[in-house]
Amino acid sequence: MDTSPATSDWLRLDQQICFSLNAASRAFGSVYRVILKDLGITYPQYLVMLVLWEHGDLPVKKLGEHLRLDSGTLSPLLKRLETAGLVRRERSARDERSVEVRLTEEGVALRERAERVPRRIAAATGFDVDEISALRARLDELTSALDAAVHTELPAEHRES
Amino acid sequence: MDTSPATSDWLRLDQQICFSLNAASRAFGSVYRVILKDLGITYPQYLVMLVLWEHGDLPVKKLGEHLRLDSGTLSPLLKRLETAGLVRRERSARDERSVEVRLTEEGVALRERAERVPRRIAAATGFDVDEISALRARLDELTSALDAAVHTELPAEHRES
DNA sequence: CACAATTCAATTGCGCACAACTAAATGGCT
DNA sequence: AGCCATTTAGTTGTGCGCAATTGAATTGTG
Repeated sequence: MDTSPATSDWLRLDQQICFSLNAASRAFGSVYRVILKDLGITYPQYLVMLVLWEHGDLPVKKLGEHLRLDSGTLSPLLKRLETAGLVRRERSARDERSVEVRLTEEGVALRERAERVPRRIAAATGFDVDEISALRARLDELTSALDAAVHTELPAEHRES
Repeated sequence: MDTSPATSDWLRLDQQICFSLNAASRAFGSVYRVILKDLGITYPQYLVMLVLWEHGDLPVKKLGEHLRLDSGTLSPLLKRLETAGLVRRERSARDERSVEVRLTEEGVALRERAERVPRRIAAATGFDVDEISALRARLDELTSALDAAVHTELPAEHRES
């Protein structure tokens, strides 16, 4: 058709970036799975703990904003963290819609054991701090561009079956 | 304790790279979700189709090697593609353990409609070809390093509860 | 040939991600 | 005050990813 030379090359290129991204993300998952086994939590649960350690107790909503996750993901995850004794959930007194997620003493205590995790991860990547920063910056650009694309270019064809 | 200066900075840095990776991967997912809606398949299903379009009919095993996925993921996914009429699964005659995944005519035909996808994705990223290649190369390095780490450094503590 | 080890796909079970929906509480508006 | 839109969590349903197990077929070895 009116497309550029080798159309099948495009089908390959495209796979490259997103597939590579995906593969890297899953490879990280494997490493975290092993390292976090000691702590008895999964990687997404670890992310929640990181946010709570950094910002203190937060309502589910705020937690979701930090992590780009909604209640459909967070509700069951937080329930598991509560079962594990790391977190408590209490309906806010001043706004009954909101649920405050609070660290228990065990949750706070876990931080100490978690502090060795980042270095082990960094070691596993074999990248130095600057390389990691550069890559991270690039990925964040990408994410921004993609987010923008979802909300601008694409809704053009919102109307269909 | 005996750790370096700002321990909590490490807890942040670490989140950066993997979280950024994760976020980018999910952002891609959103874009693909919208673009692939026309084709009636998900992104992982699209990846399977890409491999089949490029390499022709393949046993599940080979498919898994290309995609780094095992039968636990592929079996149900392929069943859905079969239900959608894009693929057939037939036990190999020469090795009854193996299942050949074959494109149906519809599966082959879908390729034409898929050929516009990569350009739309590329446009959504806002990156040019060189930038994408560079990033991809970096991510593949990272994946290799992480894979190696899982199989060398970590099995040291294979023995536990 | 017989038997053990390996290979391959499928299944089960768990957790995450996300869309769509529900239910309750809140805030704004008349 | 009364009503309605919005906000906030939770629930349901679907699909992916992975560990662990199962069962059948194949290969290797004595």
